[in-house]
Amino acid sequence: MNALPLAPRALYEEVAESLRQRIFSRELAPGSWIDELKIAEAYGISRTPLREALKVLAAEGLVTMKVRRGAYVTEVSDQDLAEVYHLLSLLESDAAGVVAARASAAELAELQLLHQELEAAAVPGRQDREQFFRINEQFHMRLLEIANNKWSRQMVADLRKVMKLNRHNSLLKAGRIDESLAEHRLVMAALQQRDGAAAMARMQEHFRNGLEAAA
Amino acid sequence: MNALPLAPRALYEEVAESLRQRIFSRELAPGSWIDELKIAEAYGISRTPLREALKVLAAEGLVTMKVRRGAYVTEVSDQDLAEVYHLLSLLESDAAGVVAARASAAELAELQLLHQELEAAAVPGRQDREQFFRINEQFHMRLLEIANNKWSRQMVADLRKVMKLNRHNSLLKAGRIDESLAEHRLVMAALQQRDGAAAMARMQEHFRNGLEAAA
DNA sequence: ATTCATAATTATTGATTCAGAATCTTGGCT
DNA sequence: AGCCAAGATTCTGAATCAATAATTATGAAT
Repeated sequence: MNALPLAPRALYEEVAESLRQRIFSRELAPGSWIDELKIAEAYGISRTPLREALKVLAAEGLVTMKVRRGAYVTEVSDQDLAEVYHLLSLLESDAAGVVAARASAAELAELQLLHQELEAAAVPGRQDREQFFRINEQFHMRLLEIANNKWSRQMVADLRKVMKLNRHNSLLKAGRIDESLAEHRLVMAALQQRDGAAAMARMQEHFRNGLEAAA
Repeated sequence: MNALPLAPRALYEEVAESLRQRIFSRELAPGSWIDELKIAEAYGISRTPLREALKVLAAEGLVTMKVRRGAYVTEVSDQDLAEVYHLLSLLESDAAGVVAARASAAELAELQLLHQELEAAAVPGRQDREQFFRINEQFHMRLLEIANNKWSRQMVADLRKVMKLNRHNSLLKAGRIDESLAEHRLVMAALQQRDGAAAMARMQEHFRNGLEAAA
């Protein structure tokens, strides 16, 4: 029945990943209660690995555990979203500054390549929104990896997951693609010129606009 | 038998917190394998809640799980410490800027009071290091609370735990108390003057000096 | 008669125990 | 000496038991 005995991941990992997807796709709506019995039944597994998966998601902030009341999909208020954007702006602009100052030529080229893929996915008339968002995510996370602060990288990864919970997620709005791409272009240019201050400023603008589009 | 039925936290939470402390105190050495059987036995609990706690710690990055080989304590290097300081500097200086701009007079007075307690605990000849350390922590966390970003507050709280695991924790060095106090004085003055830029700069200096003292 | 309080029932989470699978170790054989 | 196999150890998952919160039903008082 299972598709991949090739990748020997633990069952709770598989379940956690599956639940993440179902949460992001709104199949499990924010605020809704997660029925352990039903889910376990549906997956054909016992409650033990499911409960472990839920603990992981709780640590990521995707679900909140209430004592003796089980797990609920986290609800993200507008206030929360603003706070998350503020933090992402802070962390990612800092990362941009670090990258501008310390990235190797090869690493910058790697980012440039990702940016070009982003441009390709945004070509008018042939826009692939799904693809755009995927590459966009890759670009941002690769930037964090190059900045080389694993705690920061982990936090940004978690915050980005939380951000995706909000229904007004600006990344889902088709109209934002062109603007977003233009902002990315400015960030990339600043990185190529190794202008740390500019890279930080452009990244902050990128998030400020993103939040406005979400509000 | 249990000490606190007052705080109705889940068992796995209690265990996770206890393990965190034991990891930070080096009782569980970095790189060492965590014997589920032995730990569960020692706590007088079964392995299930322990395993849930380990999953949480794994998500936090404190332990790493190897498939079919159990949990290992993550090694925290000097590099990690530098990264943590960098992040704390970023997050707390940002908070200082926000507080300078938006805190109420009452909130500023509250911080001022904490600062005075800090001064009192650092009086030459009558220095109470333990007390100084405690109030210092209170001041920093209260600042974060006033800045009113719960995600940021949570992250700083976690990072401060990681920072405390360092043997050469600069906050524990007697020689640092006077300098630390002087830096705090500058931060507080900037806050009182509602000078956001200065508050951020002074806070950044505070952390830069702290890292140097630890290295 | 209606409403509120209280008690019993049910449903769900939390925890222990048990069974199965994979890895490492030890001993024997070629 | 090297390799293979059998045993032991340990992780992973499932089933079971216990405790607690939610719900429903019952009864009394206004």
